[in-house]
Amino acid sequence: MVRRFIEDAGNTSQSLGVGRVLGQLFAYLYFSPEPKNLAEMQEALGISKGSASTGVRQLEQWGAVKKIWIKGDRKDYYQANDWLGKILKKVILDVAGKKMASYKSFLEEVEAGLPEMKDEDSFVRERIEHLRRFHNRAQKLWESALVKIFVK
Amino acid sequence: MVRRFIEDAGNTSQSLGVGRVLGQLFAYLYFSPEPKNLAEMQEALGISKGSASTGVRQLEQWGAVKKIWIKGDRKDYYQANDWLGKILKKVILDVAGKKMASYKSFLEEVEAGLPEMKDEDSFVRERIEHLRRFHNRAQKLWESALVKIFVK
DNA sequence: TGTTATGTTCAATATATATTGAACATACAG
DNA sequence: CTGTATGTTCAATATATATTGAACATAACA
Repeated sequence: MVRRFIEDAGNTSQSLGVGRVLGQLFAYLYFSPEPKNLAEMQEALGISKGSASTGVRQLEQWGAVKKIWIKGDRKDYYQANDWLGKILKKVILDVAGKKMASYKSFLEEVEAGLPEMKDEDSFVRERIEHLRRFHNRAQKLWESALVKIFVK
Repeated sequence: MVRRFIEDAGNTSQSLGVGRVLGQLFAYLYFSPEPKNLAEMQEALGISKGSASTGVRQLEQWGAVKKIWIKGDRKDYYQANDWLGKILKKVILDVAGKKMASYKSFLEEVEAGLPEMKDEDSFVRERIEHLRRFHNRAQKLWESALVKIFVK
C-alpha cells in the first residue's frame, strides 16, 4: 500500500514539474517512522546513488527533510519534516522565483534593445511601454505576495 | 530588433514552461500593428503549420489573442490583446489549476487506499491524517485565491 | 600514511514534452 | 457537385529535462 502511495507521489511530483525522484523520496521518508540513509532510499525506490544524493539535498534545501546523525554510524540519515505548509511555500517561492527571474531578464533585454529602435516603429514603442507599465505593477504585486508568504 | 524580441520571448516562454512557440507567436502578434494569418506566422517564425494552428488557438483560449475577419479573405487573422494582466491571470489559473488537479487526484488515491491499510501502520495513518488536514487548509486558500483573482 | 566506506559530480543516457508535417476535414467558389 | 484554399489532427520526431553511474572527493579509522 505505502509502496503504491510512493509510486503515486512520484507521478504527481512529475506532473507538478519537479521530477519523479523528489516526490518518491519525500513520500518514502514521510511515511517512514525511522530516518533512512542513502543506500536504503536507493534500494527502496530503485533509483541511482546520484539521484538519491542530489534529490535528498534538494529536499533539504526546501526544508522538507532533515539530516540526522546516528552515533557510531558513518552514513547520513534523513527524516521528513511534516511542516507541509512551510515546505510548499518554500518550493513555490523557489520555483516561481526562478520563473520570475527568467521573465525579468527578458524584459531587461527588451529595454536594452529599445534605444536601437528606429523612430518609425512607434507602434512597437507603445506596446513596449504597455509592457513596462504592466511589469511594474506585476513586480509590486509579486513582492507584496513574497512579504505575505514570509511574514505569515 | 523586433525579431530579437520575438526570439527572446520564445526562450522566456520556454523557461516559464509553456513551450517556445506560444511565446514567439504572442510576441509576433503583440508587436504587429495589423492582424496576421497562419501562413504569415508560419513564415515569420519558421514554425510548422500545425504549431501555428495549435498555438494560436491556445492563445485564443487564454484570451491573449482575438480572431479577426477580413471580408473577401478566406484566411483567419489574429491580433494580440494587450490586457496583459488579464491574460496572465488566465494562464496562471489554467496552468496552476491543472497542477492542482493532479495533486488532488493523488490525494484521492491515498484516501481510497486508506481502508485497505493494516492497523499496525499507525504511523502512516497519522501522517495521512496530517496530509489530509493540510490539504483542506490549502484547498480553501486556493479557492479564496481564485475568487480574488476573478473578482478583481 | 594508506585503506575503506560513504557522498558528490557531471558527461552520457533515458524519459517526458513540444514540434512537425502529411493525411484528413471543412467550406467556399465556380 | 467538384476542385481548391484553408484549418486541424495526431503519429512520428526533435528537443529539453531528469536520471544514471562511473570516476572522483572526503573523511574516518587502522
